[in-house]
Amino acid sequence: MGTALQKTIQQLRSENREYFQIALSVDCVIFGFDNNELKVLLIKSDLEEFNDQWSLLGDLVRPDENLDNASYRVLKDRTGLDDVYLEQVYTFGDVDRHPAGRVITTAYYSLINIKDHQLKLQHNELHWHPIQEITTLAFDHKPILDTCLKQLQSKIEEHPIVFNLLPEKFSLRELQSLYEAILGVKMDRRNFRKKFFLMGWLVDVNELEQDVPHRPGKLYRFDTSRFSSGKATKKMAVS
Amino acid sequence: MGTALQKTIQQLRSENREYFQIALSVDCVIFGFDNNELKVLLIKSDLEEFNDQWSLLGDLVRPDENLDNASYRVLKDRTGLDDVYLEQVYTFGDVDRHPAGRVITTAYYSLINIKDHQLKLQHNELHWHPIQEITTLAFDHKPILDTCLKQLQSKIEEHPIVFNLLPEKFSLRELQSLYEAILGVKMDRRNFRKKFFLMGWLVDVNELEQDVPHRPGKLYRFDTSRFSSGKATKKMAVS
DNA sequence: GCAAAAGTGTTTTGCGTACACCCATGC
DNA sequence: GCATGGGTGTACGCAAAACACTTTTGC
Repeated sequence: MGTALQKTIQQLRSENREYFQIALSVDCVIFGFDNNELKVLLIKSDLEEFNDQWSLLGDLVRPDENLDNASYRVLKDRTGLDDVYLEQVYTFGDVDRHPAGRVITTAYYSLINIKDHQLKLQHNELHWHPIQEITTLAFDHKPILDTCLKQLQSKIEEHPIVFNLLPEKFSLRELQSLYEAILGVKMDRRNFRKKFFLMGWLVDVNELEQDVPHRPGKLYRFDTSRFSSGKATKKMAVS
Repeated sequence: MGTALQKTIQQLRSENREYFQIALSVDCVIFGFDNNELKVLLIKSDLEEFNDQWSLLGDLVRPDENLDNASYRVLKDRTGLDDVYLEQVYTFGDVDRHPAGRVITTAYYSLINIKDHQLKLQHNELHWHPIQEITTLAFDHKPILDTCLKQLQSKIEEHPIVFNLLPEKFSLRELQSLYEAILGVKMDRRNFRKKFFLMGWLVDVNELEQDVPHRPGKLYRFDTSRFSSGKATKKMAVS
């Protein structure tokens, strides 16, 4: 805020309520990876305007919580998970973006290992949707999703965050499929493996895949010890 | 917003005003380039809590304008300029970020050619500050500035937006000084020239610098015809 | 033994980087 | 003529990209 804000707010509070008819929400694009597809967790909209359309998970921001906390709360309430990877992307504030009134929303995306919380979805109208199959969503949630996906795509090029979408132990094939699913491209297997080993992000856990109808691959885990608080020590190009 | 928003908003409106005590603002980091330095346009804060501190230019968002419009309005009102380059960066929503109440702010940065509007600043308490010299600002404006600068740095690596900071015609020396000022690094002159010519962003206008105490350099302008709506047709690495 | 995916190296190419000398102009 | 920055080309190193065959396992 620039000049005379204190005065401005006090004036507004007493003189009219105009400025306080704006509500603020957060919307979470919750990404998961399953069956070699990138998926998003959606909920059935119960607004008449959007009957039978799917929408992102969101809620109004409470006066006593900051934006990040609001997103964490939405995730915790809906998936039961805390300790998830969460990143703010963009704030959407078009005047007519919400039919019920002026609601400005800040979009976050989140990366979740689907298998970690499959059990907790049963009593909700929640479903995982492959991003390829999502053509329309309630509100302006489709452009919000697109924006978050783009951000994710550019983020994984340099930062080791995709591991949040995978189980603790994974094969290089799974990791590559994940990159291919997010970026929408095919990659060369040998170059992919080479690059990841060079980066030193992976630790060989000396185990093999189980129950695969072909030669089992080795399993790896993400080397968390090389990264402080989930951030890469150096920028490294991935794809 | 996820489920039952209409109901939620109506409930909130009638039951209590709690959720409508959040105000929303925009704050603009207005960058300019002058004297081989990157500068930011700041205004003297008139809040007692921040006496004699500088702050970004911002204002509350009105109920009938979207976020981008609010930023444009702030810029127009303060600098007289419209048709400026503007980009949303991040939304800051900490509960205690503003002493006068709960105010969530969306940060934008803007790129301006300082010479275009020097005349319009006289009646305001506005000044251009070299970013190097800014150590503290009112509110949380210093981290906001830092965030915007980082975003700008990463943006110019791939997108031809710095031309908004330069006059229509400029020398390669000026362009390179600008990149160096934004990124905070020294660059090799020959490599810099080579890369820019390869990119094809520049058009030789067949003029030379005037009034320089040495051999005058050629002047160029940005080749707008190769870009639609200010965006690069391809991503190209700059530095 | 056959299907299916794992695992492995080399070559080529383009790009970034480092680096030094002559040129044009103003004073 | 001298100081100042303008203008130019080459060589090296690295990293990305292209590319094919052998190995292991389940059935």
